[in-house]
Amino acid sequence: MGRLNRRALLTRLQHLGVASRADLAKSLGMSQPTAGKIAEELLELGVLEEIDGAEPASASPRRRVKLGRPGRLLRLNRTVPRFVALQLGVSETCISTLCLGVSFSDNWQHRFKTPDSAELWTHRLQAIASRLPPASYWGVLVSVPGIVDDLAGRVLFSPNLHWTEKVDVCRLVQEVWAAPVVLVQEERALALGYQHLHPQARDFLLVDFGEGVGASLVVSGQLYDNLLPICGELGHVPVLGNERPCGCGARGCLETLVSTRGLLQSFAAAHGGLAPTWEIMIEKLAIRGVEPWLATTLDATSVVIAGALNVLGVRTVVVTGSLSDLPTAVMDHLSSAIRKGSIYARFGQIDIETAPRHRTAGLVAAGIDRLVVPMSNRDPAARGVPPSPARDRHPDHSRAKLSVPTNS
Amino acid sequence: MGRLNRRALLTRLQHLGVASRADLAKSLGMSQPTAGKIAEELLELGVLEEIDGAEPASASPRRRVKLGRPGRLLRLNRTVPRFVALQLGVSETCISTLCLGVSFSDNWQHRFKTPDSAELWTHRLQAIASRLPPASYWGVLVSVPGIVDDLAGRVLFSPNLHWTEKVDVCRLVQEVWAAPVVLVQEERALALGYQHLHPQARDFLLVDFGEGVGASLVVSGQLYDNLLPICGELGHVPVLGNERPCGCGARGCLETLVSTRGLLQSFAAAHGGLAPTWEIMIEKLAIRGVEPWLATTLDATSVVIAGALNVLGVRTVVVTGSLSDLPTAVMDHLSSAIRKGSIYARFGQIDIETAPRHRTAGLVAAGIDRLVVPMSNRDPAARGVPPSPARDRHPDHSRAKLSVPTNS
DNA sequence: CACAATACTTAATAAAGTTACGAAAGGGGA
DNA sequence: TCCCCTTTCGTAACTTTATTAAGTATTGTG
Repeated sequence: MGRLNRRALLTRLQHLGVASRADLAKSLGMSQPTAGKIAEELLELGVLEEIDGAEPASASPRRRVKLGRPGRLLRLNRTVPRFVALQLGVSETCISTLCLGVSFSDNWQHRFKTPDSAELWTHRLQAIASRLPPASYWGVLVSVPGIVDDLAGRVLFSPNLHWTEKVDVCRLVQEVWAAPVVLVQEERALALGYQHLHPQARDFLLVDFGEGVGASLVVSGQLYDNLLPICGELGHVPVLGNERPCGCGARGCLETLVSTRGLLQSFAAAHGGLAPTWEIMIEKLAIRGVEPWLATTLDATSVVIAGALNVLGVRTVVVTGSLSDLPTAVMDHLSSAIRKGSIYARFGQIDIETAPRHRTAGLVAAGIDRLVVPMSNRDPAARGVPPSPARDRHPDHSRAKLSVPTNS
Repeated sequence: MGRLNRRALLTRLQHLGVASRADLAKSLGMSQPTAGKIAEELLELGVLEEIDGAEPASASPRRRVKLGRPGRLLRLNRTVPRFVALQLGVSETCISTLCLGVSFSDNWQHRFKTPDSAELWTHRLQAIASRLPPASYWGVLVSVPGIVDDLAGRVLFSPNLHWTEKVDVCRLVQEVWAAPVVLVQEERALALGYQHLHPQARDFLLVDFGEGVGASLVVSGQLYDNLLPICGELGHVPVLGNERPCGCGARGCLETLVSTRGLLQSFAAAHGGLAPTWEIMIEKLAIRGVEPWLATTLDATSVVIAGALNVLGVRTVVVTGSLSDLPTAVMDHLSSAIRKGSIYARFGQIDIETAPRHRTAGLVAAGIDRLVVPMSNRDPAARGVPPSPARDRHPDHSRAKLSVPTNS
């Protein structure tokens, strides 16, 4: 069937959680036969599964007595783990096997401190792989910080984890698991994860604060993408007057102020002491409130975020990561500063909220997107997944097949 | 035929200028019959015209002697004016009638000083309309500054032309010309115009400096769009430390520094005199170079632009408007500052260029887009099942086959 | 004037979607 | 229990759109 409709159906089912063929058809506005055929195909492939368990009454409390033939409920397969998820964090690497129908909160099965070299890292992976159930996976999903060329599968630039730039991460992983590898920029995974849990959020900017600072954008329910493998790099916008050196090679990046390390450094500088731990800083801030150094930092952050909102035309900001650990006064200050700088706030409302990170959900969404129902078969290694006829995506204006249907 | 292919063909022809059916088919990667049928249809509607004049030899100098049957060349209709173009500027209103195949540079047939009220404005329009050839136009294309809800056809917010917010500009225009009205945000028109003249530019951020400051983004050859009627509002990003009041109601907007008025004001402040004219300031700057106040302003501007580049993942900046009037040292300073703040410059190249404004070309592009080959997917429930779109249950797609107001 | 090369058209075919209709699977009332 | 109602789901026939293949038209070249 058409890739587009197949994608749409799968995405919708991902959001609905559980639905019958008829539900899907209605909610997508496509005909029942079409939805039925797609569902059939995906069942065949093991992407979906049919559940006949009595529908929990609580799931549809307001629904009156159901007339007619009850639908056969479908959901994304939750019985067979299809993916290996890998979070390559600056300080920690986490691993888990995941089904397509992912559980909601992150729950890593294995984790270890990220070493400084590719060899050691692969070694640790190997050890863990041997302890995983021997299965043939559809793919390995890797969340990485920094700038990723996700088509080519290369880390181009990673200010906080430089060794990943020099090696072919995909190949390293494939030495451990012989399966297609999908690299996903950390913040993109987070945005997809947030979207998975909040299907009604169709336009938002997700900003993540942690060891680095990055953002990711969803417009009209679609992750903003670009041919250039760079996107949402809020952390490396310069702040006038700031001269701290950044891992990216420049001076004055926002990240040097609002990353966890940057905040600790500022705190220490303001109080003439050594850098405290994160917990101690939180404690002290809870007492002292938003001190001038912090206010300055937050204002700089807000300007960058407001700038992004003004340029992008988005009115919802989702903040994840370390900033939500801090006393509420901090987020309050930031929020009001963002509103002050955002032009939409002059005649509309800006929503700013904090949310936990949902990396695994995002990784699975990315994996489904790239491996299960790819728009274009840009992954030559794809095996055991739906056969999708060849078609180039952006063949540089030469032999683009813009026609939507057909081909086989 | 499919809207998508029809759009693609028209856009391509717009870029190529003149092409045969076979050229179009080849360049779009679609089959000749398809291209032929679409071309036929568009000829019928009067969108295209066939030219049989001898092809200028200079057009394809390197091309060796052409064998075979020569193609029948097509281009966008240039004989019948189909649109009225209207530039509602802060200080001046310009008017012209335009064909689909637009001439390249702006060439307004009528112009008058924009009055302070809707009544006076309509009155002037009426006077001009009576002097235009009586024809039935396909639409009136209006370039407006400020924030425009182009679907609803309302000006939501116009810091430098407040009276347009309170009136229904579309209705005003329709009282003069009984035709569909398309409102286009000024910078969007400029971006479309630039794209028309540089078809190879597929990703860029166009920043326009004038009485206001705004930007517009093209990604993958597509004007960035958003459900929120706001986009590219670079001018209203706050600059820390700046306290000048802005027409938008806030303080410290970038626009208060780099608009023509802002620059003049800063110049006057730096030299303790009255505000000079634009020409005098240029003259003096040519002698004195980039003075500290100007450097500060440019740095602030560069940070905002670099921020946009980092977030959007774009590596090309097109600057139009007043800033290119200033001595070259000014653009040089700005360019190098943008590069310094842009993360892509760490491992790639940032292109920054200045360009003249091409408003009419952009307006026509927008008009074609909205009136001649509409997507008709412009409904709030745009859920994206485009291929062979499942007709919505709510049959509000009455204008599905609208195409072009049939006359002739 | 045949022949090669290119442009365009027509006809048959394929893919993906649609509507239409009928069988399956319950619930509720006689 | 039987019958009717409602809804789900599958199959068949039709529609739209684009493709491939084959045929016709129009030029330059030997």
